[in-house]
Amino acid sequence: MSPGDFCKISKALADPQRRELLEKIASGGEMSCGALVGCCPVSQATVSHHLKELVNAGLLEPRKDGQFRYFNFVPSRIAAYTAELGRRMCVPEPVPGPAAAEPDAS
Amino acid sequence: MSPGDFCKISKALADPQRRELLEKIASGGEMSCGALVGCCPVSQATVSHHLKELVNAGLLEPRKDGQFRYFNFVPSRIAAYTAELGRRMCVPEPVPGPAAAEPDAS
DNA sequence: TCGACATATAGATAAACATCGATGTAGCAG
DNA sequence: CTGCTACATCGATGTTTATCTATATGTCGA
Repeated sequence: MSPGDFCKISKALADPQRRELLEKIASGGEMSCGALVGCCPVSQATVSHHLKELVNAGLLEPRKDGQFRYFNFVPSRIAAYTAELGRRMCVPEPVPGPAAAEPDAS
Repeated sequence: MSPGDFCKISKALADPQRRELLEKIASGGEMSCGALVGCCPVSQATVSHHLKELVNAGLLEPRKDGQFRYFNFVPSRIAAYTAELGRRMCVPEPVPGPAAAEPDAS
């Protein structure tokens, strides 16, 4: 995972409103923009903006269906983030050899 | 972990310069402000500001020694953060790390 | 085609933030 | 006491960001 991606995800998680949107989708499954607007104290435009950021961070995946756009949570993205965090912060010397395994694409 | 703490940590990790400072201390062990200024492309005032934020997020602990102030990484704080992230996002965690499994009350 | 609905985008605004130079504060050495 | 070093704080500045209202785009039903 690139530093840019890591930064994007950290930023996406750093706003309380955006984090709550993500949590709602993570726990409630696929949701539309309108459904999220209905249970959040911010305007439709703001929800749309936050969803865009979450998609841009790779934490959500949009699915279009007629007039609606449904958003799905991407758990592997969170897993990759926490793994990268552990790699950056916990392991003092993770590179003993030339061909170390790097189990992620992105 | 309170939502406020979670937000503080996310924000602390979201700035690239601040994240690099944290990584340096995490991998290099206890470091002073001056040592960090010596290997970063920002001013002493900015480094001091970032260290304050990292301490405020609970990711660093300061130790005073004469004229110097040394900063120690707090791995359990990162562990608590990733645990909370998994809890909030309903993600099965890979494995509990070597530091702390469930430091619930922090 | 027309109108109603769902979502995205544009433009504006206020707040938060990263950064700097300058200065304040505290400890050490002479 | 005096000067030096290490660090924190102050005030300013440019940038990012969260939010809004208004409007545009796209889709469905009649």
